[in-house]
Amino acid sequence: MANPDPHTAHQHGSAFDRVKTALMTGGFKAGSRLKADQIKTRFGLSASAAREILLRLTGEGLLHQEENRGFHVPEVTLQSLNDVMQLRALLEGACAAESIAHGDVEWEARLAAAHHKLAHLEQKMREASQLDPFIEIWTRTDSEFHETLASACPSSTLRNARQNAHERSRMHAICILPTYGFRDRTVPEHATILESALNRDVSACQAAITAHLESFSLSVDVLSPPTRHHLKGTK
Amino acid sequence: MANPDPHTAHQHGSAFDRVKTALMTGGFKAGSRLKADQIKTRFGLSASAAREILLRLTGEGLLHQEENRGFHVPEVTLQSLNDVMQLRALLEGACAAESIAHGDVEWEARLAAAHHKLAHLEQKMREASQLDPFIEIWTRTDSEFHETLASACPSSTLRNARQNAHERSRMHAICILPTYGFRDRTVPEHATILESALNRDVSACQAAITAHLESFSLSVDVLSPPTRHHLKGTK
DNA sequence: AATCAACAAAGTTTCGAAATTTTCTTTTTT
DNA sequence: AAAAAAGAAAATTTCGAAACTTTGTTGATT
Repeated sequence: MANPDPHTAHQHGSAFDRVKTALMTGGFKAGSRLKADQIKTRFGLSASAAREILLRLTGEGLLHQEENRGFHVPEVTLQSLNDVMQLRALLEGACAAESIAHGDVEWEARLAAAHHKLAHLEQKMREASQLDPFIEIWTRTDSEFHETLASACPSSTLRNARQNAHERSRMHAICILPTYGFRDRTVPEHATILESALNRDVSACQAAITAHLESFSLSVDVLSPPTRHHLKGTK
Repeated sequence: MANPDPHTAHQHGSAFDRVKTALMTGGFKAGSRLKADQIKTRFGLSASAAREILLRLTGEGLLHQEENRGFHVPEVTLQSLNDVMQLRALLEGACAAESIAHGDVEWEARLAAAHHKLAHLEQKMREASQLDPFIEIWTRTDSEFHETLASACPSSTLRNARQNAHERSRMHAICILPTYGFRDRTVPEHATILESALNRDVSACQAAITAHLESFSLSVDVLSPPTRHHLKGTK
């Protein structure tokens, strides 16, 4: 079977994961139409396999569909960024509260470990001149930290909702944020989240999470007010 | 084109809506396997059309899928009921807070109207001996009330998440709750929600919502402790 | 008699093409 | 020349069948 796109096609994981990863790492322009043929040839899939993947991603809220007009990458605006961040803050906060209530020392240790890795990486990023080479690994490490924070929440329903909101927020960040969401202030923000979680201080932890996520929206506001060249994708 | 199941096939709406409605009104046993052939013949669809619908419903969290083992109606347990209700309370509460912050008099009027219809219906239900004939209309009216409550929330992201959680909670209620979720205490609970919303009292409103949704779980606990005959669907 | 392997049946997924709808281009009319 | 209509091209959706996987049954072996 042919792999027409050597850059993406020979990676591990299912075809679904490969397309999702491409989407989450900015492989498609925001607002752009996602032609089935495009997917077909780029990932070496048949028409129906491609369609099935697009349907799945639509179900997760990572794509939109218009009847008889195919699939779109959602338009990203300051408004939609705020909305997604607000939802994510709500769910991250609820998961954190549950984790704090139910997590044992094992959880604390895993959280401390995840933060240590993240802090180490972010320290290097502060000192580096070019951020781009770090973005992919940082995205993963940041996700792991937040996932670990939520991991002691007993409700898988809540954890899954959080995970989904996180993915959607990441897609937005990739599209609209200058350095994909990393800034110097990210370092102390993560530290505050860790500290309050280990102190079992629910409201402090939720406040820290909200502050962390709201600061994303602000960084758009300041650096590039009305429209960005990223935004007008299609034509 | 043939419509093999006259009971469901000639209804309005897309095939997707028809299947979804069947799912939400208890047309399939919880935990049961959802064979594609079954859907195919019952709704007069081709194999791929049926599959597409099942994929969509899976994306909304209304079905589960196991690789090469098809689609299942999610297992309903006291645990999962609690989880879904907790998520729903969180999202209903957040939407209500936003509505209270942003809703105008028009919103208040629509909310009062929706509650009036609901209260009228619920009063009749309290006096009736048989609840079953009311369930379908009550389900719709209850949904409309909660949707109206959320309707002044400016974030469609948040509103959609709420709507989805509501649908999932309804599917659980249909499966596990004796009278599908209606009890005498439902009447004052809805009244309290309305009152606190109109008073623009966010924390009272959220408390009322939480109390309303938590009372569902309790009604399972009391009436049928460990296992119910509904639960073991497949064999 | 119980265990295991081979076989058969049922069910799920994948495929490539036909049918439908939308979109773009060209032609005709005012 | 602009607007409307007709036609062509492109893209999306739908379809029925082939390929593959799981599940259930029968028969052979210890």
